[in-house]
Amino acid sequence: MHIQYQDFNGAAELIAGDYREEWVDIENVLTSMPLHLKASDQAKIQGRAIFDPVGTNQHIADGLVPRGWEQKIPIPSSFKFLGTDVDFGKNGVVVEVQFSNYPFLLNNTIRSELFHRAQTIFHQRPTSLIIIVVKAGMFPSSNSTLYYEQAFNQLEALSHHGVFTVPIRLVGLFEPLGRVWANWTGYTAARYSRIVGSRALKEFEITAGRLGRCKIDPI
Amino acid sequence: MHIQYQDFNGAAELIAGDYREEWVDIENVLTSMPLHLKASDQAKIQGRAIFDPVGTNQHIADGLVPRGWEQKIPIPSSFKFLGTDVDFGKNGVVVEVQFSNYPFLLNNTIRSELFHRAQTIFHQRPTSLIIIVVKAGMFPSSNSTLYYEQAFNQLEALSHHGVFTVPIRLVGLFEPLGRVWANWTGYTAARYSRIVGSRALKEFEITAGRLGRCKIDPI
DNA sequence: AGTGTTAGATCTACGA
DNA sequence: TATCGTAGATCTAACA
Repeated sequence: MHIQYQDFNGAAELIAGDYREEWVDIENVLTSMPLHLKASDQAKIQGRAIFDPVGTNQHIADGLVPRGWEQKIPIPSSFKFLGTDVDFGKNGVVVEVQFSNYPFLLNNTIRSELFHRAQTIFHQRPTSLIIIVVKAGMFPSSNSTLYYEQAFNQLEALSHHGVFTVPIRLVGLFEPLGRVWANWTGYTAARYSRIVGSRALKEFEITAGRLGRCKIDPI
Repeated sequence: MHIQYQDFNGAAELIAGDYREEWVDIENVLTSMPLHLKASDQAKIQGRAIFDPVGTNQHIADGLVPRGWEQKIPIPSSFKFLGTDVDFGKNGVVVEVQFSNYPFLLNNTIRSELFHRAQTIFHQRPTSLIIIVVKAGMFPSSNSTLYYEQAFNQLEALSHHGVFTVPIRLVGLFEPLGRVWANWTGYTAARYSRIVGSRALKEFEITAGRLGRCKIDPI
């Protein structure tokens, strides 16, 4: 997929410096990933293609883990009220991939802020940089799932007000309009299942909708 | 129901001063409310009584609106990326009732922080005090729904680190162990429906479980 | 009438 | 094996 990103609190400088290799890992995994789609089970749009968070998450994990990223790293017990684990970590870089509902953006951001202030170690070094990966607003998706433009606006407002100081790179997953080969996956249940029933590369056409939201149709 | 609360950033002093009447409204509504229960539709615990967010939300709205609280007050367009509205407001006091998943706590808290810093007016006066109402951890509930003890720990950690400065009173809804008459509601669908099919006061027994979580059984 | 968005509801997945 | 809690998935409700 294509990516766009925005840096907060000096993330760009950190990545240009000590964390270049960690960024390259992420960039390689994301830009070599095909768009993943699945069938919606929402009333009135049953069967229509929507962004597939299960497939996308799986693909990212399959890419990062062999590159030395630790997955689901436990949160220390002193911070257990902030959750059980962070998605990925390597050398003080924490990655959160977030396709769930929009409030997770501020949850992930603020708990990361505390991990940073407390110098919590997730992998080798104290938390120094957070990379948050989200999908673009262009994709038809489950309602209320977080999207890049929304996350961007929220983080920008927060950082202007100095609410958080941890360096964050917010990464958005995009796809150009037009024809695209996407990974179309059927799961063993219409909702929630992570068990692949069928998976195949299939061609779709992405066309612009009214505003930023697009339509995705099989060719 | 019984309530417990915890104050952050001077909320107690504000309530003892200018906002006594607004607090009395909320206290009266919450303490005169019966426990609301519904049937779970979760696999393996189908039909078991769980905390009913729909009924509880409805009861609170029915109590606050006649007391002069404005409901679903629109967020000004300059902050539209923070959402569409806040639950209730009166004279600069904003109430958020939150029974959805846990990340909404930090979403509601941090967006309230921005409303406070920007002196956003929701009802007559600039946002001066936030009251967040949640259920206690004792109740069987839908998975991952926010609970008081979790919210308490998160807000405490945040305020210790100075991440937010807006005065907040966090209010938890509790029920003593033993027999209780609760509002048992059947909705027109097993999930999501807000249309009451049947509603009746019914007696339940609340017994202590392993840790804080309790069991609730019909008598 | 159909679209789009947030809010709220609430499930399954998974590991301790 | 069953329980519990968070993470993630993803729906319906309601309103602009």
